[in-house]
Amino acid sequence: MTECDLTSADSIIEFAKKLKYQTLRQACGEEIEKHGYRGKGNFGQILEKFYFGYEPNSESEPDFKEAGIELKSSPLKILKNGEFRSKERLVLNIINYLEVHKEDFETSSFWKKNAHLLLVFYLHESDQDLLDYIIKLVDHWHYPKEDLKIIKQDWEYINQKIKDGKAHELSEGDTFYLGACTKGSTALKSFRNQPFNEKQAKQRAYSLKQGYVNHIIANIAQEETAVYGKIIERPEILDKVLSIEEVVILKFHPFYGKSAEQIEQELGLNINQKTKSYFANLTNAILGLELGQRIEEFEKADIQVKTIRLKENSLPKEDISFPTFEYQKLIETDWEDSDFKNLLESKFFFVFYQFEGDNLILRKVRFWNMPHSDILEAKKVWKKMVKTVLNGEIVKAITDNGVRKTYFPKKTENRISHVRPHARNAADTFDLPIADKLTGLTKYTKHCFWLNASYVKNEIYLQ
DNA sequence: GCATGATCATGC
DNA sequence: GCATGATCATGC
Repeated sequence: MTECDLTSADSIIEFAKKLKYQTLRQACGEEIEKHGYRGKGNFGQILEKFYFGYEPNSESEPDFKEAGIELKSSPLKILKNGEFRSKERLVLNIINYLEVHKEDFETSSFWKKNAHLLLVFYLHESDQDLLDYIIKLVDHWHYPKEDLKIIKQDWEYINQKIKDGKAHELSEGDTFYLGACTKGSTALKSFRNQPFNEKQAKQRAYSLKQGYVNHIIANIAQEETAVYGKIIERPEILDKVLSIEEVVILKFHPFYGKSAEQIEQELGLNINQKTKSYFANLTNAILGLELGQRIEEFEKADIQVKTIRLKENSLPKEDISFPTFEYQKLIETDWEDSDFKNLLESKFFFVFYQFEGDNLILRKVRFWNMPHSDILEAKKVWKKMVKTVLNGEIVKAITDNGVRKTYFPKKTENRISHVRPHARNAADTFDLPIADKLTGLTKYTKHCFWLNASYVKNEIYLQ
């Protein structure tokens, strides 16, 4: 018996908040036993069935139909400083390619279902039964109006791509807060027909980006420690023809062709050129932020900001590095769930400076995400890397001066990406799941995937 | 001059 | 102690 009026939003929210600091076992243990629970189902299903006492609804209506509330549960991780972060993106309803192209945002299946969310965040512990996860945060969520404008633009971008017969080329990096993420990852059956192209498209769902969920969490937990600044102070600007991309690019335009030093002067800044965050500070200042503020819109959209210094021939001075990978994790994770794919599917913001002698001149900025066909090409690098580790064939040879030649994917083998060391020194290692056949090594220098400088020049800077 | 492997510097 | 951006060394 629920002590909750399932037709009243207030009643539902109030009842849900009683879950705080409890586990599912504590909150609905008896109910679960009565129904002969066998460990099947996910956190959300158990919550619906055994706490709220209803069977999951049809796909097109919100879970609590009369109250217009959609229930979502999602895992948290905890940082060293004790703050909560979302463990992943928040997956919403599946995109029905055959229907959505007929919809408008305001009457869309997405908006009907997800306008008002009830969120239950629990602390995920990999060694625990999900019945024992502790629920940390519970609250409902209405999108602030400035967020909603961006979400609507995102929704429309996704819809346009479907109308253009490009559902199979959708990518999370296409959009800002609302993404189109893959769902039903591994199975071949997760392919769907699309209305304007014979090619089948991977099944995808609307999702809130991990960064956006982090902001929801910070809001609910009311423990915002960082100082944020907004690029778009008056959301009305997005009612004009302007997208957030256009707003940002317009802010940079006046500084094209100027040196970093000139820009500093014109903005009346006094920042230390030696500091590591020099270019980040410059970028923030151009966007109108105070020193030390973090860019709210970029964080919500999981945008990777990369400042590139081009040589006089327009080739980036360096390849672009990504975080190091653990060999063990690499081989036990599918491509669909891999960190590398996740990275390549995110949105990037490139700021290009070019050397003129010792001066760095701002050339241009660009929002970018990797085209679908290139992601498939970069996947080959990942695949080869996995195979190399699985085979235990790491070191090809050792030169006279002790330098190791490896079997890792090289820059010359792939247009887009390669693998190179990224470590403190040779002793800075991760474990190898399979010992190297030649040397017997069971640990190896930390490596990461890199974007080739030539790719950045040809496919991002010159485009 | 570039590809590849190795390492450094800084900031949290 | 570690992540990240940056740079160095060697050999072809």
